Amino acid sequence: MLKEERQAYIIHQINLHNKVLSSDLSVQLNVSEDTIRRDLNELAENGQVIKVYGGALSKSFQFPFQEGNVYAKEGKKEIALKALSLISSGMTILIGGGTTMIELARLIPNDLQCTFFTISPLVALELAEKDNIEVFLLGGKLSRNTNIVTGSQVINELSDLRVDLCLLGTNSLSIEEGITDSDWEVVQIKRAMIKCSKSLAIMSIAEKLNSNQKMRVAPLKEVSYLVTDLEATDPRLKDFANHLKVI
Amino acid sequence: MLKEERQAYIIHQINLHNKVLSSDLSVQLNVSEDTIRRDLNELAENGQVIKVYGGALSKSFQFPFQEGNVYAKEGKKEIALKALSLISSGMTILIGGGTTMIELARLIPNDLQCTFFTISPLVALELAEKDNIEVFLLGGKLSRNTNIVTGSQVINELSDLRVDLCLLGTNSLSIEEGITDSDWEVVQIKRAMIKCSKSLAIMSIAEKLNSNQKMRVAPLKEVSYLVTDLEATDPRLKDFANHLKVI
DNA sequence: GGGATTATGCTCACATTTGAGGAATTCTTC
DNA sequence: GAAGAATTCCTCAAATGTGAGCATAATCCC
Repeated sequence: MLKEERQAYIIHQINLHNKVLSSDLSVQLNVSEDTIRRDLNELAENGQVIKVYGGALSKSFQFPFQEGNVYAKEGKKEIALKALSLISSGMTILIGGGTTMIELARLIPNDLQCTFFTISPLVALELAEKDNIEVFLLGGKLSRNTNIVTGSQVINELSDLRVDLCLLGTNSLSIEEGITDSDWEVVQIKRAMIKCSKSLAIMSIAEKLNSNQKMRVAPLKEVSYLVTDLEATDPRLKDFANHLKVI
Repeated sequence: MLKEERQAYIIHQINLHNKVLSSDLSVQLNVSEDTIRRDLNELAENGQVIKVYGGALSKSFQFPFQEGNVYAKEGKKEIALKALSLISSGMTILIGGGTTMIELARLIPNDLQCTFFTISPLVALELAEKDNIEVFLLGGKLSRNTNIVTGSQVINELSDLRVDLCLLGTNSLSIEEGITDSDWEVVQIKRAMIKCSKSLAIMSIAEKLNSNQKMRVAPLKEVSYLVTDLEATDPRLKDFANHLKVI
């Protein structure tokens, strides 16, 4: 049997079942596992499959997320980068939704070893790309506009949780009112998230500071860290720096 | 024997078998392998065959190359379209993961009014685009490779659920063994999903029929509908049609 | 016929593929 | 987190395939 035939067979099997085991293929094709491994390595080099321990996976299972035109993307990436400094191996982290969080998820180094809980399927999928991250997605009703899970079930699950750090984006943050939001569902979720975390980091572009919305989520004193796209020493952040750690 | 005759014979053999071995041809045509190799080189230069180590392949033998290209996408879309006929307004539906399900989610008409439960964040996000669909995403550990939530928590949530229809893809389906799979986690989840549904539809491209994997998920009698890319009257489906409704 | 062209087979040095043994790595499980 | 199992990587050796050069034979053309 020609090498190419064998590889075509492998591709076919992967397309069919989304994955293959080297050991299975070795039996099916009647060649040594080494040979299969060499085939898999070749196919992986050509980008036709994804090699994993023990076999290979279909490439189409990886989901390429289209880079949309996200508002203030650079600023958000900068925030995400700074927020990384709050995370270290071994931590259990609760993370919200939103584009900033997706950026953060993307920037997480592959060797970081953490457990993440999230209410955002998008963030979850992004985190799942990392080898050493465990991702738990909370279940509930998926809210159409925000793409996060909401509802009493989520609140319920959160009440059983206890995490080291909660990372939240926000629509508005001010000295007087603290975190505010305009969506009742979201407010409920955020409150529950904050409640089960030892510390809270708010990630927000500077523009959103010193603005208020209809509903209060939490007062400023609940916030441990504020991560913005400004220098930590920026005068615009001085008032906040009196109450919490600005990064 | 003339060179042209020989080459014509080679082409013929390749069209017949999609491949040839230099050693075989050398015997069949009673010439040295060198001659065969020279022939193959010529034919390859003219683009009539693809030369590989040890022989040659048919030109039509090209790998399913370009990435992001979901295997058998058209077939899957067709399946998804047919499966739509099982869904009507007011139903509560439990839906699995996989590319076929994503296709189905995409094809759901915007005015359909249903409640969906799913274990796949990708399917959930796709469904969330529809105005009149309520989407509940079950919570649990996100499995890296399959992009579905797994674990005891999911099983637990499923045990509280009662839905009209369960839509599942499968890796293998056969008359004798029913639904089989190779991943223990996935088997557990599928079992739980089947258990809480009044009826079960299996969506699968015909290729996956009559194959078996290591672990049994459910016997064939649990399956109410089989949706494939073949005509419902196709003889290959006849055996299945005796046990369930083929669509 | 004789020279040129082409096809074929042979030898030989070299390249590719494969399997096997053993070390190194990764995963599992307690 | 340490032992043990499974998997992978590395290297070597054997088998097999390849291309180049050369000799020989067949064919063609004048």
